[in-house]
Amino acid sequence: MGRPPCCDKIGVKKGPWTPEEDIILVSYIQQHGPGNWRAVPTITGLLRCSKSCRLRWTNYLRPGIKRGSFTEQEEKMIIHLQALLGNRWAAIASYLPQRTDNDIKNYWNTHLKKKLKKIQEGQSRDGSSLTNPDSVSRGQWERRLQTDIEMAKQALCEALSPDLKQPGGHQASTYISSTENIAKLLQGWMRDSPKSSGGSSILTDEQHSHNNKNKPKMDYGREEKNEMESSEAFESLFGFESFDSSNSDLSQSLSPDEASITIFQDESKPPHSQEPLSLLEKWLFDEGTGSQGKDCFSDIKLDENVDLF
DNA sequence: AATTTATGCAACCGCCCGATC
DNA sequence: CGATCGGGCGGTTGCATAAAT
Repeated sequence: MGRPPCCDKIGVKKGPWTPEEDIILVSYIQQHGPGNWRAVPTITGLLRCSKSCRLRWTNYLRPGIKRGSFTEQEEKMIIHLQALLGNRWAAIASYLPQRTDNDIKNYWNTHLKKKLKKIQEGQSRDGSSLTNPDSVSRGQWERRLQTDIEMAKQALCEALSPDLKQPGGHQASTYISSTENIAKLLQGWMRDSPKSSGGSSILTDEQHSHNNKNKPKMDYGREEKNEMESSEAFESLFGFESFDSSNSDLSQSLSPDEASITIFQDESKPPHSQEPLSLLEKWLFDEGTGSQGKDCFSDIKLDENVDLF
């Protein structure tokens, strides 16, 4: 026979996660590692469905998640990958390991769709003929492919070299561990609460604004009675000194799944692009590849990768 | 200042596929 | 070999906040 049911859905809590639940979940994962989600509610006593636990971990608590606004480069990469892969957000997210598929999906739906619409409206107003995908010459296709590979290479390069600084030079500071995620959320929440007026110097602007935005949504605001216990419990569990070591350990010991960058796997076969890309392509080509400089995969040749498709 | 509308995003839902029994 | 489950994925919803009126 099969396995017992995942969760009976009776007495399963829904809605925003509280800091306490986050702490319990992170604490469990620190001990047992991610996986075996079915056992999580039972072992931790969380009144959550296993799916909910997994989702919370992968979308919010997982180490290495970059939060806050997307950089222009990320934006272009998403647009390009979306044109290439369609709405396969998990595949797209694999090129941006520090972003979750949910994040990318949300960003696409809320920002990029509109942006593209505008661009395409402008395109049709200009009277420029829309590119028929079928008529894209082989040369153009190969050029696009080469760009895709360059972008993927860079994403992989950045993912594998956390110390590598982006042109902006401040990216590394935005990579934080799961424990840091929660600790800072908690601290930000506490400091941003109506009672407190002091600045939260420990937070970056991104994180700060994020905390401001999510404070009530996270439902943390309704857990005031526990705020001190939570943060104290949390700090005792994951003191900041331990973050650095545990963080690097964690990120380095990530399973291939977690740290994976699936470059041109089977699932990433380029579907026939349905989207006219002439202006868009120009935009992407101009800035996406022009200023990237030499990357650590510069020895990878297009010809070698074509076989992968 | 009060109300309405738009926006952003965390979380849920339902489906699919591979694994397990 | 079929039934069932776990995990992953994409689409959608619900709600808090921001912006507009």
